[in-house]
Amino acid sequence: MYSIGALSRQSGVKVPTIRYYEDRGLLPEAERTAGGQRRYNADGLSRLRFIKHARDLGFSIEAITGLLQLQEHPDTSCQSAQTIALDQLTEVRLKIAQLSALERELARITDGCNGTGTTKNCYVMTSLSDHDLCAGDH
Amino acid sequence: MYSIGALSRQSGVKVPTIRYYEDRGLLPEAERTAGGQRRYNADGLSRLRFIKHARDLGFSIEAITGLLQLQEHPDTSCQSAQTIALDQLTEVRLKIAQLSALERELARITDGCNGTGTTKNCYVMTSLSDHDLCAGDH
DNA sequence: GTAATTGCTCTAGTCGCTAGAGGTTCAAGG
DNA sequence: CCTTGAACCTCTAGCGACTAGAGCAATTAC
Repeated sequence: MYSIGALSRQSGVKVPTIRYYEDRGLLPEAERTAGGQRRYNADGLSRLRFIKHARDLGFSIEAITGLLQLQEHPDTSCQSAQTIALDQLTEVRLKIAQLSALERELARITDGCNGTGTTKNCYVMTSLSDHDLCAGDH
Repeated sequence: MYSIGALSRQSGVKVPTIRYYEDRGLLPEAERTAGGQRRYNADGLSRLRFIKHARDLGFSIEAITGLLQLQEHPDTSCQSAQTIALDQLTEVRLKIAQLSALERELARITDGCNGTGTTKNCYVMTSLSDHDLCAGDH
């Protein structure tokens, strides 16, 4: 049996975050000692590791809730799980595309300024003032 | 003179967001009609457009506050402006790198699942359970 | 003159935590 | 057995950048 602190060390998830996950329903309500402290077993640890890994991959709490529900029905089709993961992949790719557009624009803007002029004529400042100076759309 | 709604239409910034920006000090306190409604002039519009453009490029409210302060001193060196923009560029590039790592991992995980099996043996699910199955770090 | 639209302030909610206050329980050492 | 100190408990509030809604006032168009 692990205390919440031990679970935290084993999983790399901070103590308040574990309580938060319980509160949000990702973790079942933990067993308690007579004094009211949470105690966990190996199942709790592996579930928490699953959650952490999914969070690290950018899944939302809601998506993880869905995945965990699937996990509790091991004999159903895994198509739903794949769908959730593919949705997440799509979102990540979209974000990368958006950020790449920003990167190009920021690089262009900062390149246009050598840092030696005054704010009034600064290419960074005028670019921000006038969207028409932008190359792509963002 | 624009009403807040007209300013919103001209700038593409929602009405409550404009009020929020005023509250946060990005926009000066607007002039008011006798009845207490906000009125804006062309200056207000261009300032708001500056803010929107910067937000679209991912600058934080704090960074924008800095840029706006620079804008009010047009004869000072533009190096500070360039620094703020370069910091933002660095952050964007970092985020892209992180997301790219996630993308690779998600693609690998979803590729390993053809959607025909059951949750129990699903590569998506086992990958999430066991971090050791991961290729890179994330 | 009246009705529809737009405006006002204020509070609370979003997401995924994080920080702190103020109090209780546990485990180890004497 | 008793004390000490670390770890635990609950609860509330805060982060960033908005967004939503209630309940009411002003403006505008006909």
